Amino acid sequence: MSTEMADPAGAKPTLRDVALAAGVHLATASRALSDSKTRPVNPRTAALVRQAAAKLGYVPDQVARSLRTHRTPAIGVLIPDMTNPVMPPLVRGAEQVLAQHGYTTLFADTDNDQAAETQRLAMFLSWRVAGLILATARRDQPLAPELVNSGVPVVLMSRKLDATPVPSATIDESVGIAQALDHLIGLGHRRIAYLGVPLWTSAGHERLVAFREITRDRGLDLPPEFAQVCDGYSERDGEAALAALLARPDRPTAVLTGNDMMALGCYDAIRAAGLRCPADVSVVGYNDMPLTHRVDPPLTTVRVPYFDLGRQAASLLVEALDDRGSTERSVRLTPRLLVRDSTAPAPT
Amino acid sequence: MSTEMADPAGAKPTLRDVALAAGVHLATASRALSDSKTRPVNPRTAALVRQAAAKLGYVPDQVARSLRTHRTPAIGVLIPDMTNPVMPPLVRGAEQVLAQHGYTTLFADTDNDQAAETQRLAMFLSWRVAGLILATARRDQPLAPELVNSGVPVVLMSRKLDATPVPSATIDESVGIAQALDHLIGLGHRRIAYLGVPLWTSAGHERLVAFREITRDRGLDLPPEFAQVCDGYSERDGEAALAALLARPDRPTAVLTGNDMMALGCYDAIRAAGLRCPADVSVVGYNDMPLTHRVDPPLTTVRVPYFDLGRQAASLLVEALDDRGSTERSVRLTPRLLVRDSTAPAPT
DNA sequence: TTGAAAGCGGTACCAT
DNA sequence: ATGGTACCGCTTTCAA
Repeated sequence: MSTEMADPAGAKPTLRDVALAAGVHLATASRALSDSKTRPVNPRTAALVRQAAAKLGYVPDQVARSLRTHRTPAIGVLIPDMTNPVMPPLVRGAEQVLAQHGYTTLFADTDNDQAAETQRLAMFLSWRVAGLILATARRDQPLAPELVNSGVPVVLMSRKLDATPVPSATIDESVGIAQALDHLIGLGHRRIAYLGVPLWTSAGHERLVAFREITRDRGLDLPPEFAQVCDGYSERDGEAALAALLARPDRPTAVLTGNDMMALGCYDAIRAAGLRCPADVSVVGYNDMPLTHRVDPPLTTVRVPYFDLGRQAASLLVEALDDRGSTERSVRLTPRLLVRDSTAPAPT
Repeated sequence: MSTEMADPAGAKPTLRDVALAAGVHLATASRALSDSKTRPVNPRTAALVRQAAAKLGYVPDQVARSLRTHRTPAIGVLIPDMTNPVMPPLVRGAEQVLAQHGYTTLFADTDNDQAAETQRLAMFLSWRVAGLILATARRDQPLAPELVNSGVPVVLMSRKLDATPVPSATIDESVGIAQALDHLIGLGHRRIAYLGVPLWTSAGHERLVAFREITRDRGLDLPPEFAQVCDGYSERDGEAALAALLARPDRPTAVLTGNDMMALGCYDAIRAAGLRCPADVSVVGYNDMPLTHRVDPPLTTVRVPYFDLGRQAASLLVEALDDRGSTERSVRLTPRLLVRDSTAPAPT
């Protein structure tokens, strides 16, 4: 009952249509539109075909192509929660280089939920993605079995696993912590506390370990409670943790936190204790999320190159996909302390 | 030269393998694994097949399925810039309901670049996406021709077009502006300025129009310069614009901005003019981006339900895809003023 | 250089 | 309820 229309919407022209219009064989049309390098095609014929394709508005069907070639130029990207301010630049960077290399980005926000992650992973695998970029990995949790024996190349973004060596793009947390600590020590602080983010990410774990190691290296003799891990990532978590520490007679004169939100919570705890930041207590955050330069006082924090990290993660994957022989390597970027006004010389 | 392996990585089992293992015909296996509603399948047989599929770790090939069915359960989402704080919740909301309905989200960040947008669009179209969600639309720019005669359903997210009626999920900007204005008027302000975001988005345009209409309605007699549009979206844009206004003898006692960054820039202009916010000049932002509650003073701003907007945009599209007869409708959500401390009674 | 034809992994129609 | 089979749109080997 449907009327046959020439050009308009309804039925997309196929390669067959193009070949017909150009007066050549289907196979010839295919070759003309693909890599002219590998397949010999008469330039005149090729021009004819391309012309016909343009006139018909031919768009090659990637689905058909993928089925035939067994290559799906698509990469799945799994994000735990886009609301986390570190994620957008990560995704942006990754998508940028993926697109640059002709890959389509399949995106999913798992909301930190295991079931959601499994479902999205199944979708991606069903699409026969060429690779996966995971920002959802947890230290102690090995890659899903269906993932490992799917044989799909995986790159971890901003995360690592404890046991399994999987290629990853991460930052050197110890550098960030060291810079923050040395800054504070340089200001005369000796009683420095660390309020960490939860340990189920490699970043959280490494920051805590780095804090312990470096304070020891620098000869700081800290009570064990000065290095602690909070239950969550929020202002309230930071506030509660610092409040307890400030109640001690040997209260810290400076505090370093695992993220910026917790640092801002520390502002509240300091104020609640009748103290001031930075005069009485210095605060250093982590991540340099947007607007931390506008809070009161502007937050000294560790800036992490998340956009680059996203680019690197994607590059790693693309590289592995191109070269068959590329040793699966990882990359590690360096953060940098951004000194603003939440840190000051230790009170005398 | 490759060894044939039973289960391990290398070659994925196909439906044929499953059928063989289950001792049934390929077609039967297909039916057993698909909707048992439409096709009659013996429960015992179905169980056998599913068992075999599970044992082999069979994952249906979505590519093959799409080629055959001409249905690609994937939706392309085009974002102008994930760095814009309104975008993450939008994308998160959209992906969530898309996944809920079995759609894979193809994601692209166009970096506000026309060429990038064209390239990504071509990719998506080549994948034969079932639909598109665009957060990149510009008021004055009609949908790309290749898009319109591709016949792919489109939903605009947080944006609209001037001329073409395209289904969209947006917010009622006039409500947001009205609430902000009435709040200020209620505080006794009469000289209220508006510093808008650029006009190439429908939101930017509607906010400006709403400001003009509502101030007229409320009987405010404002100099035309009191309603103006800035070149960009940054703190500096807001600062510069307000600085000029504050130099006037009839300077505004309150300012409403098109986004939060510009509002924060206004803080700077006010301070630079030797005035205080909110004592001398009240400021109202727009969007309620993260941390606006922590700046000094905490910003009064219009909170926009971006997460819901993303969900609605996706719902609209899914709906249109399911029902063939769904009138292509749009949805309009309502923002709400969040009163914090950057607004105070007008100075006497 | 081009034509012919097989077939990727499924689905769905037809017959049994 | 199940088996047989054409075919979706394209790439690629093989012949001509």
